[in-house]
Amino acid sequence: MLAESPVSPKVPATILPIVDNAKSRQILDGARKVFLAQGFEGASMNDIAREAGVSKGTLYVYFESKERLFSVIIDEERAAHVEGIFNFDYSTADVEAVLLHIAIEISTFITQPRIVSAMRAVVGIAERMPELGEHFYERGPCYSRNKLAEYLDTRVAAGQLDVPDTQLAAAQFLEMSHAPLIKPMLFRATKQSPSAERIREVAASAVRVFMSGYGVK
Amino acid sequence: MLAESPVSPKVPATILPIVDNAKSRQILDGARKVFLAQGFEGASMNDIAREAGVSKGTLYVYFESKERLFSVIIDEERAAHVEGIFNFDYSTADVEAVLLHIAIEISTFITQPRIVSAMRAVVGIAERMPELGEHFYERGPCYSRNKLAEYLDTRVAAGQLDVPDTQLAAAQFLEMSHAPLIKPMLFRATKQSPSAERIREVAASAVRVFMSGYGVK
Amino acid sequence: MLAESPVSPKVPATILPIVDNAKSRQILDGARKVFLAQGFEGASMNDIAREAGVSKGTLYVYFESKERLFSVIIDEERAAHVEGIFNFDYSTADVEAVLLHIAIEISTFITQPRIVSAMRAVVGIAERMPELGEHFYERGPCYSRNKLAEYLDTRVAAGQLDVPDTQLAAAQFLEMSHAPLIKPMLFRATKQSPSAERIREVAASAVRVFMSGYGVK
Amino acid sequence: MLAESPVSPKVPATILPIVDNAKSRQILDGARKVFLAQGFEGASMNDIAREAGVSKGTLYVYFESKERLFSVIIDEERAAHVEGIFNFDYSTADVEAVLLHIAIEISTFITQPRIVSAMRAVVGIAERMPELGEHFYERGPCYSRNKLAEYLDTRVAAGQLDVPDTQLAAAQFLEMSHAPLIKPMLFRATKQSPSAERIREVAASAVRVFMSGYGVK
DNA sequence: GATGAATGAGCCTTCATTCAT
DNA sequence: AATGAATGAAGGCTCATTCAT
Repeated sequence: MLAESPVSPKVPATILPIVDNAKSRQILDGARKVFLAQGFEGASMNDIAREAGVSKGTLYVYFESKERLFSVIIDEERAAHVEGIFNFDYSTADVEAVLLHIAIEISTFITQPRIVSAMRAVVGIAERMPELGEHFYERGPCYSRNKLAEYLDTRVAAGQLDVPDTQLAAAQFLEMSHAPLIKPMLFRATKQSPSAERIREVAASAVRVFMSGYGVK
Repeated sequence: MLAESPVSPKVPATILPIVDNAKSRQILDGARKVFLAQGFEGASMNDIAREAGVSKGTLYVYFESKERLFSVIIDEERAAHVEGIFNFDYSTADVEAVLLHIAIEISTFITQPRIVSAMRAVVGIAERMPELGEHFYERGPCYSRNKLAEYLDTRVAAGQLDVPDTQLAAAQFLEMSHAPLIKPMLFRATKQSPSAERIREVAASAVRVFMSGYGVK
Repeated sequence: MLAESPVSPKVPATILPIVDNAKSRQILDGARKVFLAQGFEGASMNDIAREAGVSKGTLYVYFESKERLFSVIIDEERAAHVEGIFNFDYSTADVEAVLLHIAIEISTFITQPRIVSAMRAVVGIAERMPELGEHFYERGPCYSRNKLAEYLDTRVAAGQLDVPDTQLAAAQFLEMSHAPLIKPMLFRATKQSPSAERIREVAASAVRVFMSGYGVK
Repeated sequence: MLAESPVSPKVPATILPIVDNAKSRQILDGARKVFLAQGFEGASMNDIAREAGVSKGTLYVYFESKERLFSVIIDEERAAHVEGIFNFDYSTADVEAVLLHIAIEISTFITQPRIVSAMRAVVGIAERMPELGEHFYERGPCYSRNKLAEYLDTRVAAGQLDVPDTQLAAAQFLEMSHAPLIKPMLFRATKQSPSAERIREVAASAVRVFMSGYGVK
């Protein structure tokens, strides 16, 4: 979370927390379990208190409301979501290898049950807590796309790719990579994360199509 | 909805309703407003009754429970979602034109606020009503993908395309076409549907990339 | 029911009905089933209408309220309860035989599931509908006791019995005969009516004890 | 209640409560008033909360449901019902004196308005909560009968009585003693408990008849 | 700081009753 | 006479939040 601060310094006060001592962690861990399993409305502060092993009153010592607690949880999930992925080596010359790596990483991450649950929870509450949804989107999916677009820019500059709109191209690549995998999970048509093999297949196909469309012949 | 009958005629009794008289419509219209605006859990039967202009008791004369009412609303939205799209002319020789048409149609449909709200509501409740989510997915997004895959199969047979996995290719095409547009709406990062021009741009790009990847040279 | 009128002519208007045509019977038959199975509060007018095969509105054409309908049902059960029993031959000289007959008759009647259900329903509602309970008691159990007491009076007059308080003696006899059998049923400790054999045993024992206490040596 | 422990130590967890602090007592006292006055179905948790002087929510902090609260109330009444009675001196040689004492004690207890109300409430709900009825019966009336039967066994063994079936004889004696008194109260034909004098009369008569039937000449 | 008892508004649902047809 | 659509009050219960300790 701290790592991102430079990228976007004006975080709305209602989104990021300060407290982070032991008790606070204890609460967050309990709350995460409950929120991700039940969604925002399905979760009760009672359940959370029980799961965290603290009293209901203590919840309110550390977090001013249920919504605030939820926001913090979600933001942590989003951060984890983003952190793990874009730490690849920009300097690698082999574009296809980089893209394949990214596609596999992102799909593997994003299809974890807890990430899917988080997305479901955010989407489900977005109508009533639009700021939360917006924050999650902009610093989650949107951030990933921006990072990829930046990378594509470097490859265009290097003459390795021919991409008129790198933002759009990045989105196309990411969606081809993971959307076919995560969509049935979002709708609960399956509980199972896809196999590593399946992830690799879909990723490889995405790379192939992407390179046909944007590779320099 | 009729268009689907051949594909999967045995709709589970718990999903599709029979009643469809005037009062029932009045309730459905009120309920749609409330459910799509607030989600399943956020909506209260009180609000729905008020919005529909009937008493709370009357709600239960027509729909046995809140869940049932929600299911009906969602299924109607899903049906609308699907109906409008796949009525194009299979026989057209110009694959690119067909794909462009499909991409525009589907994106235009799917980015309507009410469709986005329905998707949000379904995703949000999918953890607790998995059958609803599964039904929506299979007869909504999944159905569209199947129809497109069928079309691709005909083009492969006609030697116009070279597609190793038409299901995957169909998913890739559809996601490239609409995911970049609907995603920010799903997370409430924007309330605005994209402009027709933007839809056309994204669609055209999707067609271009798709044809590069799968067109026969 | 008519047969009793001479005994207690001032029946409160709220207890006895007038109507008795076909539709009314149809309703009463449905209502009996539901009331005896569910008790007053457990029964719903909806269930009754369904069971009777008429509309809910029709119920109110024939019976002004749920309470009224219940009263009528209960009174019919009470009447049945009483009618069947005291039609023995007063002139029989054999007191023991008469008592045995009475004990068996009354126990057989009173331990029928529907009669037990009726008693449960009446007792259960007596706090809130005291008139109903009182009426049931006075024309049911109390009436039986009076009839038996009258008989005992004749036997005392005939010098066959020596009973200082025939009302009390009648109550003692009746209770010895049926209370041990009906009590577990009332509390739902058993659903089974006692066997004919068991009824006979208990009756015989009651007669024996009674005659020891009140027989002329 | 303690007195019973040796007889049946494994009380089902669903029947006996643990909590017994001040607030819990306050709630129980309020609930008792309402339940005994209105019966299970007639009572509303709203009324109970008002009567107990706590909020509705507090009710559910201490008792998980209306049924549970009712069970506890009823079990307390039953315990009171049983406790007071069978603490007589088994060793007394004078059988008649012991029986008279028992008859008076039990009738005095059982004709208290609150005990009658409890019985009415239990009988009234027995159809829908059979376990409650069964528990009440077996540890209330049934328990008393067993205790008396045990005593009769000792007197038979001592040659003071000649009783072929002590269980039946015990039931006969108890019913003769109290049934004529409690029956009109159960049906609400009277609200008044019988006078001490009347209780004594009925008890004396029961003893007389019982001894005629079972005493050793 | 931490508790957990207490709250009261709100939830979904049921139901006896009414009334226009 | 008979209907069945419609009602609105009331039911049991949950829950986020507060506050005295």
